[in-house]
Amino acid sequence: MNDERTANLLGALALALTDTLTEVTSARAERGAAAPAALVLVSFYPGQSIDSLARTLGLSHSATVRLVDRLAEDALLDRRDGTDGRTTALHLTRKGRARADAILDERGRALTGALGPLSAKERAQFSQLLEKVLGALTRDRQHADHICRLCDERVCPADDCPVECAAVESQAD
Amino acid sequence: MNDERTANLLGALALALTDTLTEVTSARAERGAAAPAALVLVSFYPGQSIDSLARTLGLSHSATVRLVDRLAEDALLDRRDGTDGRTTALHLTRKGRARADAILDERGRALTGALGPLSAKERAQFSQLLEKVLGALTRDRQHADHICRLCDERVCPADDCPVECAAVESQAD
DNA sequence: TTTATATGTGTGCAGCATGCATATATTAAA
DNA sequence: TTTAATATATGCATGCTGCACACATATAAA
Repeated sequence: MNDERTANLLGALALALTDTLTEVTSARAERGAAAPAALVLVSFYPGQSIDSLARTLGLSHSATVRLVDRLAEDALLDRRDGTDGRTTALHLTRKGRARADAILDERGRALTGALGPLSAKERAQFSQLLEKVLGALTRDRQHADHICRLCDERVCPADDCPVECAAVESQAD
Repeated sequence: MNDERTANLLGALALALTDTLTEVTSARAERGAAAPAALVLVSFYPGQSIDSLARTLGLSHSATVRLVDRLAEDALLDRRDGTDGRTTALHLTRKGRARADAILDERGRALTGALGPLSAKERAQFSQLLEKVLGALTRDRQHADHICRLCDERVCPADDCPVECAAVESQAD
């Protein structure tokens, strides 16, 4: 087989899907490219600090402060006092939670639709191949969090996530 | 099997790969997110107009004019007279061609690396699955061009590209 | 042929997200 | 107690984007 062609197809699919996902998720949080991921992350990990969020998003600290400003302005998110006097604890409002759920639903719908042409057997095959590729791609804990920044942990729990597993293994070093 | 989990894995992989690809390709043309695709497109389709490029990139006309300005400023690209008195024919300079090749090489390297953990048999399977999903995802001619905006047509010729085939079929309507 | 419409390119302008450098406050370490 | 590290916030400049508009050229209609 022609590996280079397979690689190219993979690149095209990644690009096409990311285009679609960016479109549907950004429509629910029109505050820049990172806004949807921010809502999803605070939804699954409430009480998180701005710094932690910045690292997971892969944004600078100041950019994340501004992003939080914008989301708070839209009443999607609250700044509360953290345990530490320096840190801020981020929490979604009711509206923010609804928005995060909508983002995950739209994303799930688009991705499930992409699997449409595959039979049940093919999906099972595809799943195994995706797991292998994803696991090998993961460099460390922070990279893992970044990769999974838009993941729906309701349907893909961390305990059998290939990215999470690879991150844990990398920490053994 | 759990389709929702498979869908989620697909989304994570798309995001992870696009992150990496954006990083490596943008490093070779630091003129915004669309710059690498612009170089690749003009490389494979020289003489193209700004308007045609804008549609394929999915940018507004004015944004594309500015992008061409920037690439021309870096001596990567030339504006020449088109057949039509209105149109501009875009051509890469020697430097621009080298840059486009480097972009494709880096992208290919990253993608081939991602296939690393798969056996020859698995890659063949993966390729077939990718083809099915990609084909079904393609809406029309313009969408096809957009999906393939970073594709390496040296290793993935249009005559057996699933995206291209889907586009041709869609035109029959 | 003249007029009206469509197409392609370029520019002024404002909006928005980003990073860097810096200021301030709080905690931890020497 | 002094010093260093951590967390947040802000001023500022930069860069990419789209909209509205102006202008030139080509095509169609009258």
